[in-house]
Amino acid sequence: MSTIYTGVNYYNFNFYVSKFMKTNNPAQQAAVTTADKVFEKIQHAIVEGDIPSGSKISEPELAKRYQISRSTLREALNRLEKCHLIERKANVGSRVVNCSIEGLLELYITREALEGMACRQAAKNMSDEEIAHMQSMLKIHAQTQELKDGVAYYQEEGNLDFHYKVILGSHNKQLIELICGQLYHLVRMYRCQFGMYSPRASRAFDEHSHIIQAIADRDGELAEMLMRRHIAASRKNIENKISKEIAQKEQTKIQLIKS
Amino acid sequence: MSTIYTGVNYYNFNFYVSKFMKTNNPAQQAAVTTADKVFEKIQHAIVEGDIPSGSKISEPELAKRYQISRSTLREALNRLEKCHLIERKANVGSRVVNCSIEGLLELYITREALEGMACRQAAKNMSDEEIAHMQSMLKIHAQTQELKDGVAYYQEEGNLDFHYKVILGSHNKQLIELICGQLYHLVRMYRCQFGMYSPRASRAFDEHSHIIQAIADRDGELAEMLMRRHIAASRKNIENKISKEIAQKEQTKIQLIKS
DNA sequence: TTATCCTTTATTGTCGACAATAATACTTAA
DNA sequence: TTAAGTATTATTGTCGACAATAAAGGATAA
Repeated sequence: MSTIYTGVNYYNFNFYVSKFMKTNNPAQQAAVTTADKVFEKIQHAIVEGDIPSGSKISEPELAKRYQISRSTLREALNRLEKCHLIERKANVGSRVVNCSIEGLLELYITREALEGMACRQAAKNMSDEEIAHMQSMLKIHAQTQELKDGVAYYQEEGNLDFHYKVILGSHNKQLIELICGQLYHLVRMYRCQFGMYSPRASRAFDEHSHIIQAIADRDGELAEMLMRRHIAASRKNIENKISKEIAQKEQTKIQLIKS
Repeated sequence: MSTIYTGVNYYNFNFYVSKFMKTNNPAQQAAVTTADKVFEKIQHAIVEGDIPSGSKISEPELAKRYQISRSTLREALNRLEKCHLIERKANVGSRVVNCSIEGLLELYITREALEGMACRQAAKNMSDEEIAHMQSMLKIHAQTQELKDGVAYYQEEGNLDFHYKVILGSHNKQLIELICGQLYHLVRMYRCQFGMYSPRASRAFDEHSHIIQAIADRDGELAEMLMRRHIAASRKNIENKISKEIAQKEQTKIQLIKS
């Protein structure tokens, strides 16, 4: 599978997102200890697929590669497990999570539930200043989009920025921790590995506008509904793309058999 | 704050729930390693308040108490952090989470979102056999309720049983892991520490029936709505109780001033 | 007396070694 | 030749000791 926007530099994009996460993700505090730093490095490697999904993790090998002891590595592995990037079995070992289509769709379902509710709470709990700030942010994104039309990662920046602001706006620590601290690492992993960069740029922008409007109107019910549709639309978009790809492969097979 | 049903033996209840969790919680696999066993013990202690909420955790002290090394204890602490029972700061240490009213309400909001969605997915994905099994389960609960009317923990057993079955019925690993593996430990902790045992026994039973009916009808939209109302009702019930308690305290203060 | 700086002390983070478990390869018997 | 059982090997779990960091207490100067 390849990216939609062919002009995008893959590594620049991930570098940007990584920088963005560090400075903007409130659920991930600064890495002070070496275990933290190694955690971030491995996280990066897993998200980008440098350590392939589904592969077994060898503690001695990784410890050697990052020049740390196994204890410290295990500390890092615990954090990775916390954000669902690896899975551990007692006396057997760790594996990087398997990126499957089912897993991706399950992730979207979960996001729909959590971010929908976060959006409802944001409509209830965001301060007027926060809302004003979001509105001005969206205006900047609109201009940026006009200037750099079609360049995906500016749009992606806007997309991440928007979703984070809404989640934080819920003022609900539980939701913030679950979504920003845990789910979004997986979201990024799927984006990188399946190469799907929000292929609905302009429509997504409109949807963002409407959601902010609902929040500004303090209409929590509408805000939740719009956010859920926004995420569900992405999910359905992927479902379509997948089924098309499958159909295309079938077609190729048939042609091969014929010829 | 005290329990609603005064006849209930507090410790028996928790013993039962603990046994139930071990055998029925699919997100928590059998404890084979000593770190796992200690994790379960400390988890138990935190949930029941033996280690008070908000208190600082001393690694050397706990390691000595459970007769294990600090490394093993730290492994256990990592699991506790994973299910949000303790919070860690680099170079400072761990604290048991603080049970606050805000935290409880935030937890209910999160449950409403996640279990609502799980219920919708259950209506879509549960097999006919699973649904039939749930219906028969509810019948048993109805009889038990008639026999042991007013005895809370049988009802609570039914309550837990019901919610677990629905969540598992979603067939969504992400949702199951988040709710059963993480949130429900916190839920139990709040139940123990605030002493609130679903004080809406008979009404809750009716609500369960309606939810199962919606699932059996494969009406995901209705099923989600009913589950959300079911949880929201519990939340509002608590909000009312809290505000009443506050009002009562104010009243007492006024009387004290007068006299 | 108070505030700041330094020293001391306790706690957390990291390390390498050993023990226990699981996977692998090999041997033996049917 | 295959299957079962056993021995070997590699990996994970656990331990105690040391290093680094932060909190606590005391000393000095304003």
